[in-house]
Amino acid sequence: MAAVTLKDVAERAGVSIKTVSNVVRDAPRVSEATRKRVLKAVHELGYRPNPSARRLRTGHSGLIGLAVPDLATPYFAELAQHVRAEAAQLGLTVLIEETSGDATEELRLATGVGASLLDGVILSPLGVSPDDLAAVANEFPLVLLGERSYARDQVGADHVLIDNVAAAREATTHLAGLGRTRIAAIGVDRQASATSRQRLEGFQLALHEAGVTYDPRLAPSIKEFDRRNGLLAMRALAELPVGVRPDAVFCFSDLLAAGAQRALFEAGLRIPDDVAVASIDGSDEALYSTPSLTSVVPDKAAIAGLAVKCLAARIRSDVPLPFEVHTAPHWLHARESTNGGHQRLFR
Amino acid sequence: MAAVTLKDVAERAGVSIKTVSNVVRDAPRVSEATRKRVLKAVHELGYRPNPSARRLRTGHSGLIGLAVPDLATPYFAELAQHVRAEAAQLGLTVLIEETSGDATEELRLATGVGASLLDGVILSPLGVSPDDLAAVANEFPLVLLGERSYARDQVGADHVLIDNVAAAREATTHLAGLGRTRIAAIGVDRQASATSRQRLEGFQLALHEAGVTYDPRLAPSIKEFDRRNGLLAMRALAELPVGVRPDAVFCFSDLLAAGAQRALFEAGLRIPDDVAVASIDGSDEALYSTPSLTSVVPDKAAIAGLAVKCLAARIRSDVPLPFEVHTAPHWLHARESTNGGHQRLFR
DNA sequence: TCGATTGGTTCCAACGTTGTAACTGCGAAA
DNA sequence: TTTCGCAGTTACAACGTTGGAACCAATCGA
Repeated sequence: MAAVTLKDVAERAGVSIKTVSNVVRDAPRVSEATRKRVLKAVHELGYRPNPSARRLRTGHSGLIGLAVPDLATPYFAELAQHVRAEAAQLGLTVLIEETSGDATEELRLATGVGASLLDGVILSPLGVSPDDLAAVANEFPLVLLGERSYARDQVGADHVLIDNVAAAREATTHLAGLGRTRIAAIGVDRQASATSRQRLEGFQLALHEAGVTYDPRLAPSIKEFDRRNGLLAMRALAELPVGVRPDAVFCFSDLLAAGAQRALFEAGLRIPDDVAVASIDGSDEALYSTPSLTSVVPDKAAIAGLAVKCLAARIRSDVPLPFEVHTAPHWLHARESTNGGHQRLFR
Repeated sequence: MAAVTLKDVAERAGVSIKTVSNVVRDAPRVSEATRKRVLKAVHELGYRPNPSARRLRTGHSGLIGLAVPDLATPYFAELAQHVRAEAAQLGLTVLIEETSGDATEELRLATGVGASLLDGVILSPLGVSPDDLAAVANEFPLVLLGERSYARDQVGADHVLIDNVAAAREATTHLAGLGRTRIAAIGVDRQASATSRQRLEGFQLALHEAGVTYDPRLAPSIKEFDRRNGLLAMRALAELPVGVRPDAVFCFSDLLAAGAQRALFEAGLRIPDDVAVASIDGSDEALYSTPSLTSVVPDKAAIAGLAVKCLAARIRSDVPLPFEVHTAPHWLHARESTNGGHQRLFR
């Protein structure tokens, strides 16, 4: 309401508005005496710069956007926390948006709200086409999370990702290493999103290496990466005739795995004795589930760090930078859903 | 980058800047012919109003903040989705912030970023004192989520909440109705947050009504409302000597219950046969856990709707409105963790 | 002693928008 | 014919901030 402005501070300190501005921006050429006097007034009045005015004048707001398909997905929620932490270190504030995987919404965020309010956007795309994004990335700082869906030499924007093929391969190899031969995959996307395609590729690769033949009946299509789809897919798999029914399942996300675990529970099948379960995401929820879930854990802190730093560099620079692709590490955490037995968390 | 401004549109349409402004704001006194011509230019150039400039001039940005302690808590993530949906209907954009329950951070959000960038804030307070918030609420649109911590006639800000005492009472009564007599509570907060105190009150009330004496050993203090604290608290309870060990537990949040379920699993105790479990939050995670979790489900859509509408009204009004307290409904969903047996989700 | 240099500060204009007031026609009332 | 009213439009100033240039002392070298 009664917002304190530079003018108020200037009057109190007995200097000009511009001098106060110089002080708060840490500009050089301010004498120590003046600086102290101004800072005192700033403190007394509780002055805070007006971001709107600042942005209007400089073109920078110190705000960046993070757009994810779904905030209630533990993976994205945890990622958002890391992004916020990284951004805070650079003095940036994060505006979190939810796209529902809607292409229009994803684009609107990058062009609409983005261009006029935010300095840049970190986007986890789901529905939007690479071409559209590339067009935007050329005129607005944009970092994409997750695997890109076009060829390696056609990078049209900055990317931060994990090696999805390798991650899926490791998880599947782990399942095969238990001696399982009827390994199912839950997460083949009807819209064939890039992430889904690459995880399927890693899955098939691992099967091939293990000498297990790929059975399409064990890789049903799903609509969304949520618990409900995981449950329904697993239920259908569990009802397959003996001999076809899987003895292991690799889920493309922890949420799908949570649904699958539930379906197995309802069907009276034991994990991992009857069906071993592995997935990708490494959310806290997976660690605490019963049994705890074997999962490939992407280094979320690294992803967030790379994305924020990359975006910040692009924002700061006024010359067009070449687009970069950063890969963050991941690790397989083997837990009860494949090992069996009871582990004791924390001691 | 090359942002389109009113000036560009005005030149293209052959009218003054102000006329374009009038058109895009739907101001009266614009002839139909002019309006059409201007809208055509707007569309052709892809003009989007600059929120910073608009906010600077009018004092309104169309942005509201939602500040929650922790985004990775399913309850808050789900609530955020509802808030976003409600706000979108009113043409408002939501900036989601995470406070970690830190009092300084909570206040900074309301005064700092808030006052100069946002039109108003919906805050789920955890650490900040009511007095500080009341002071802020008087000069900045603020709606608080969750129970207030001061007397009924001292309302210093708008509130949207559920009846925590009643909710806790219903859950506990449900446990007592199973014939359980050694009922534990997990969620007594070391900092004695308002929510925690009220849930404890409802818990004790229900025990009294059921003729069960309250045993402080069964209501340990915890530090945070997360899975880890739930696990550690339940583990300690499970290790109590026979005769003292609980046969039921009421957790103050789904996250605590998830940890408690894990601890019971590790201890080899069956749910609900050995220990029945109930909680508050009604997150999706609780529905899918094994066994599914009996929980009191607050009407999150109602909470979000009331909060957003209340905040919007306060933003629009230039006269100080009286502070209001809105109560959203809640329901007890009894599931496997108290009923036993297997239910089949979806059909 | 004078001009040049430097540190420190101030003045001016501009960012894109909108509220207020002023201006233009034009038809209706006097 | 003059005047009034009104719909439709425009000019101007201001929101709070900052980049650039101008300004003013004091100090320096010659």
